[in-house]
Amino acid sequence: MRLRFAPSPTGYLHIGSARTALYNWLLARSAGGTFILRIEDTDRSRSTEEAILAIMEDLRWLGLDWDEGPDVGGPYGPYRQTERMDIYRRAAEGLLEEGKAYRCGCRTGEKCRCREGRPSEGPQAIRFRVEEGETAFDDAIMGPISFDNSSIEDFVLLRSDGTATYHLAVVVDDVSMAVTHVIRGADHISNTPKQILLYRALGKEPPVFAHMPLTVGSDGKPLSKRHGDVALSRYRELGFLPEAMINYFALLGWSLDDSTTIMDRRTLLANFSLDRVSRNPGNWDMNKLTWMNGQHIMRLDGDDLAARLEPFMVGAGLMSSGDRDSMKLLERAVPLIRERIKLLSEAPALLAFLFREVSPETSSLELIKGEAPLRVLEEAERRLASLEPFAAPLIEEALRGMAAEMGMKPRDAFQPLRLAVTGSRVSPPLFESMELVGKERCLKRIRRVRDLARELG
RNA sequence: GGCGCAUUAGUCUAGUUGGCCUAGGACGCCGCCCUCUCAAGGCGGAGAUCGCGGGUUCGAAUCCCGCAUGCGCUACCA
Repeated sequence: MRLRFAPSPTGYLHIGSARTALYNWLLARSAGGTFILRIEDTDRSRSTEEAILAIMEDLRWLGLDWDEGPDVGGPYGPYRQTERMDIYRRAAEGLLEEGKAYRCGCRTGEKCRCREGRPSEGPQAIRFRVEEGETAFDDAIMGPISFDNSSIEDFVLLRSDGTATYHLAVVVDDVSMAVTHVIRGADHISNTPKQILLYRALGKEPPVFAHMPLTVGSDGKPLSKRHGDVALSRYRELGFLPEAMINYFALLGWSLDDSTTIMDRRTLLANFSLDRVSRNPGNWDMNKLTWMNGQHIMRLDGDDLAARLEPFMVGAGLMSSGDRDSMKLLERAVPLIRERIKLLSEAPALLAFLFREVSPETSSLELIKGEAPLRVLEEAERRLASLEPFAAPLIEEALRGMAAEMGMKPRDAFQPLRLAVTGSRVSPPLFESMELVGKERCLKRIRRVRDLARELG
């Protein structure tokens, strides 16, 4: 079984394309087949080298590895269409000789007699001769589909400048690369009969075609920039995990059963099959993706999560790359936030108080106004000062005891302390946070806010 | 216009050969519980006459026909 992903490098990797890549990869890998990366850069004016690199990086990030491709080579190369132009030309000329194609120099849309062997003047393109009849195929996802050939025009194979069109290039490539299964977007359904005709003209059997439903925006329209982010790389920047992206992609148009939602790569590989792919277009739902990302974050083990968080902490200026002490602190803090973040990018804001000094957010100053908060701050400072070791369970014991003795509700007693230690009314759990901040810094922050509370009256 | 494909709650879907579906799960939404904040978690709730209209059948989300809507293709773009 040989499958390929064939992006055209005209820009970033689109999330829709990434999903197509995933389905191809899943089928190839789950069947022990071969996965090929082929670059469709026949549109020279729009294709760039940077885009090729970016697409490969995105695929690697998702964990979709390929056995053959432009960078790793392979027995069926080259894997870039611009390097295969002579192959296409030979194929077109072969068809010409067999009378299955003809030269035509007419402008598009113009009715012409070239088909009958009376080519017009000017630069000549090579057109495929579509014979009468019906072209049908059994789509692995959509089921049986058929077209009357009268609805298919004689399409161009080779442009008058000698370059191949998409139809010629894909078919020739898929034939010469021995591709057995083509999974692609449903927007290609109408292209399929042309390509099947080409396969037959070349004396080859068409591969298995599987057209997957398109991904659309929340309004049901094709996904575009105005729906939000469509570049896969943006999702990495936003703090999404590749595990979550893959899980979400997989479930957007496929299901394992009636209830399994969170799945890892292994489960996907063990269960993926074309016959459980849905036929309806799927709406891209950021909400669900984000929830799913949170689920995958919770399932990561601590050191792994810390490592993935590092670039975001560095980016926020909270630590420098590779700093051992900071990493240790981060690793200790991970259990406090793993259930509190849905995106990796949310961590810096939640953990900033561990890495730099803080002052209470101005919008929460009312928490320390009045007599009770002031007494809490004073009393907590006293009790914590003598605490040894400065560990969360002991801190909790001390502070709960304090609240009880003072006749205060835990909430009322702890919120002023939270504001003092973390600078915010929302934070990771207080006692554990205090332990990580450390005794000295904790006391310093409490004293400072105690003084502030006195000023506020 | 022609051709093709699709159509289960706001969203993703289960439903493979018609009866166990008084349509299951998940996101989101609402409420309660837990609780040091925020989350996470637990429990419960609202939300779908299975696009519409005809058939076939004792019985249809599941089969047939028509219609509507959406999307795709109809390029010397991919």
